[in-house]
Amino acid sequence: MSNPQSLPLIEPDSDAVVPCCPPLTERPFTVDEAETAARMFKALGDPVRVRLFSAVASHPGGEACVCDISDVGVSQPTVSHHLKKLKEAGLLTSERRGTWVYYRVEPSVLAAMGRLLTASASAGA
Amino acid sequence: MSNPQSLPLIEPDSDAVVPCCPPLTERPFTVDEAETAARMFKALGDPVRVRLFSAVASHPGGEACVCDISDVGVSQPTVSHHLKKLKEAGLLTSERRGTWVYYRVEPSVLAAMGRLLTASASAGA
DNA sequence: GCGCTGATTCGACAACTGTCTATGTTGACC
DNA sequence: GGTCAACATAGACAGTTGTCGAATCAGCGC
Repeated sequence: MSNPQSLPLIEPDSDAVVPCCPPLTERPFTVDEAETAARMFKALGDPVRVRLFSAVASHPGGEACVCDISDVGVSQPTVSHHLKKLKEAGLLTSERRGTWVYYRVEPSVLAAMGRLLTASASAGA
Repeated sequence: MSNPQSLPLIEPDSDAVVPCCPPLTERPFTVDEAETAARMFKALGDPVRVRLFSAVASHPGGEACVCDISDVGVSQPTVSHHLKKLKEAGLLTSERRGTWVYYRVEPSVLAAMGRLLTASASAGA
């Protein structure tokens, strides 16, 4: 494979979403697709994680320091644990700036999840 | 069904979605909202359930008999168990017709989930 | 360097989840 | 009524998950 000009083009526009899966209604998911999709949904399958994610997503500037959002009724290590899960699922990214760690929403993954569902909804017979 | 006059009016237009929660980016979710949202996401947080749901959603006519979709690599009781979970989460409804039980996608819940995410995605800073 | 604050990692444990086999229920057909 | 097929429920069990306290790591200011 040595065709230097025919690299698979990655869409440069911000609309590009991770090529995860077709809409849920398009066809029965394969095992791999189902595992990918389930991993993303699972990340938002816990109330504490939903609150943390929502707190980050709704924070001015689209990012939030852990200290800004850790008032969700569980201990601080537990907050850290959930943030890690959200990061592993690709929904959040983190960056250390001095003493604090800032978390930020990963829009493309969120968009991919949304398309999975909205396309389904609009296609609902 | 014989009181056609005093039924609480359900919005007849197909756009009506269950009033679950605002978009994830709008504001930090309350505890109740987070639990509602998490319950829905959790339902799609298992690969087998994603495959079952996708199989129903993509089936011609928007519904499928259990026998049509139960080839997902787990035993028949396990399929039944997962379909029950999806039903409890409000994502599917079921109806017995003779020997067979047909499952059907609940579009409003799916649309609610989609709006939760797509509004977020488009609002991504 | 030292202590302080913010955040993650570790180890433990109860609770939940997914899976199975065995059994029950429901309807169709003879 | 008896039998068969489709689906659901019950009980058991291993693996995973959410939670905590304790310990550790990473910067900052003195």
